[in-house]
Amino acid sequence: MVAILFIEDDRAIRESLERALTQRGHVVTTANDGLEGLRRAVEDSPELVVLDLGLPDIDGNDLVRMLRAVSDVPVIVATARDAEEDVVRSLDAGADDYLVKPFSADTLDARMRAVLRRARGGSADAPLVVGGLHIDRRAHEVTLDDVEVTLTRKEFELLEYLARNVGAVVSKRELLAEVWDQPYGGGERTVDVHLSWLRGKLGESANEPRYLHTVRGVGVRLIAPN
Amino acid sequence: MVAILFIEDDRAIRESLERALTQRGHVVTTANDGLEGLRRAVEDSPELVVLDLGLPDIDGNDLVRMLRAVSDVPVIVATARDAEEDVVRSLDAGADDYLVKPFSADTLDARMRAVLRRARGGSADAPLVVGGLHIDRRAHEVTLDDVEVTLTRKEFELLEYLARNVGAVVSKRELLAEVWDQPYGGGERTVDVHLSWLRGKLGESANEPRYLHTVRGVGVRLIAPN
DNA sequence: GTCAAGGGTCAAGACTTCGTCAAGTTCACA
DNA sequence: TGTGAACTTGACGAAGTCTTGACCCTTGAC
Repeated sequence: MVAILFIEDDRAIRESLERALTQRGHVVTTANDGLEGLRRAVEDSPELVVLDLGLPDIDGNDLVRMLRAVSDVPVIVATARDAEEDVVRSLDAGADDYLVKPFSADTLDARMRAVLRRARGGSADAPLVVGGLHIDRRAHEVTLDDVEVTLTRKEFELLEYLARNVGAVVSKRELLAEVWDQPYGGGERTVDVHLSWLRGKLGESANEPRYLHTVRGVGVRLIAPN
Repeated sequence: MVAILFIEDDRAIRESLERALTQRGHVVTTANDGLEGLRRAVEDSPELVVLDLGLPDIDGNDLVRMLRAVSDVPVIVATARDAEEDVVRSLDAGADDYLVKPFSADTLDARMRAVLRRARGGSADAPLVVGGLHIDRRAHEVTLDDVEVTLTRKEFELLEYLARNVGAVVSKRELLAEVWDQPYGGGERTVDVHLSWLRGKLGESANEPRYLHTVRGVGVRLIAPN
């Protein structure tokens, strides 16, 4: 379910991949030369551009540079096997990944996912830092004073949510709604238990809190110890 | 207590959420199409806009852009599950967060808090200042002349209510209704006791008041000492 | 001066909330 | 499909918080 712009001059390839991608639920627009591609990239603001390096009107690498100049949309370049050395230059120009022709729709789909995962992570997944606590959302990794802390999924999500709202008291209700996707109360003990585990792994207790402070009757908050 | 503009064309959803949000103490205005929404956003200057992406008259993303053009009010977009791909674009267009329908009032409430918290420290949680008294609603923390004062939940809520109505005499009736959610009198001693505790923690007594002044037969008021 | 009403404080105990445990269930992966 | 890790749930004790009624003091009316 991704809006893709596919710039490719070979009509057979274009149509077959357009069909395959559409079938997978993506929204595909196509362009058969570089200028049209550039125009559509601006007008349609796609989430991803797939670009053939061997276009008739514009050098592929130049096009990558132009795309980069007008937006930060991720770009995957496709190249014929006998032009593989071009790939390095287009990656330098700012492409995010490349594919060697011929490639299957499956391969493209997988690469797309990977690229989008990385791209979306851009600013939204910037690491969170609270005191000696580093939360790397991309790698799903937490370190406390440079020592890795192994967290389970829920523990991580809980900590992440608290870190995103660092300093603020967050109610259990809110945590249930946001971390547990459980909008209708109940199960508040679950939050307590996870908090307890989290405290254990962060080397603190409820009586001697450093990062995780309970505000009785209100919620919890994460703060950097003084 | 947040002033919300809710733009939604489905009457059932609009009315049920309006009710739920009002019940939570928010002030809600509604609009059933994009144009009216835009007008109200300008006229009423709400603190938050919740916007359905599938409006009949204007494309949701365009509306987000227009809202962004006329004010910096935070915007949460709501979308049907089968239109989730629109979300990325509306976030690009400047929306602050999104919700997938159907969502509960709890979820919306939580997201609102989070968004407001992020947007300029959160207008809903803006600190209250009365003389040397600082009430940080976000952190649920009170300082008096830069010294932290530890308050229980009710004490905090009581002080917060008085601070929101600084200078005004507030009756016990009103306090019972607003702070204790007990609209039909009774238990007025409870208010007295809490006021007494509050005075103790603020380092004053009923005879030598500084912030909390009793007005016999009427109520109490919070004022900054001269 | 006396009295009634309102307000302040105290102490007891009812009631909440939280942290932890242990048992049960679900989930993911081999 | 079996197994272990992860998660949920209810129980329980401990601690904290709130409510209540009693008692006393202050205030203002008569």
